Amino acid sequence: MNKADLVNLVAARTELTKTDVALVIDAAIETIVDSVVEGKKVSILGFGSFEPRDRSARQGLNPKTGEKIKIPAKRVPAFTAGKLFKDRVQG
Amino acid sequence: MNKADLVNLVAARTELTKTDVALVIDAAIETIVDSVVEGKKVSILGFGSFEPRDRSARQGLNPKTGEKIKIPAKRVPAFTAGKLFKDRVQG
DNA sequence: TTCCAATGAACAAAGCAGATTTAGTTAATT
DNA sequence: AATTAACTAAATCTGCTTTGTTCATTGGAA
Repeated sequence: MNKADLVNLVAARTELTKTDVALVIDAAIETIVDSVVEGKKVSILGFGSFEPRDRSARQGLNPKTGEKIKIPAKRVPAFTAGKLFKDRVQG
Repeated sequence: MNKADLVNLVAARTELTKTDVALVIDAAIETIVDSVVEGKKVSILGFGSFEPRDRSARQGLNPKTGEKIKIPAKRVPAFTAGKLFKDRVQG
C-alpha cells in the first residue's frame, strides 16, 4: 500500500474529499518530521511514538567488499509501537 | 507532542477544522494498522514504511530478577524511516 | 486524467551496536 | 475515571552498514 492507496481508503472511511485527506496526511507527516528534527518526541497513544535517537560512531564493514569502514556518529529517527498496535499485529 | 497538539498544528497548516483533521488522522492510523495486521506493508515515500516483522522464539531473561525466561515467537510492527526523514533528522 | 522524466526503494553479503525482555509506580492522555 | 507510556536493571538477537541495478512512485504538463 502506498500513499495514494492510503488516501483513497481514508477518504472512503471519512467521506471527505481525496484532496482534503491528502492535504491533512501530508501536513501531518511534515509536522511529525519537523518535531523530530527539533528533537521533540511525538506520541500518539495506541499507535506509537516518533523520536530522534543518537547513534555513536562504530567500526562497520562494507558488506560487498568486506573492508572495514568507519561509520560516524549519527542522529536517526526511531519509532516505537504502542500497545494497541503491538497487540493487534500479534493477534 | 501528543495527538491533540498534532491535530492543532495540522489544522493551522491546512486551514481545515480540527474535527475533520482529527477524523482523517484517526482513520489514517487505523488504516495503517489494519494493513500491517493483514501482513501488508504501507510505504509512504519520503516518510517511511510500516510492516509486520517476525521474531523467532529466543532465550531471554527477566532483567529485574535475572532468571532466564523463554520468549515466544512473535509478530511485531516495524517502521523504517525514508531518505528524506533520515536526512532531515541528521541535518 | 494520463503519460514521461526523475527520484526513491528493494535486494544481497557478514559483524557489531542497540533494542528487547519483566514488573510496578508515576505521570499523562482520552 | 481509566488505560497507557515512561523508567530501569543485564544478556541475547536483530538490523544497520555499502553499492549498483531494477522497479515503483511522484509530480508536472498536455
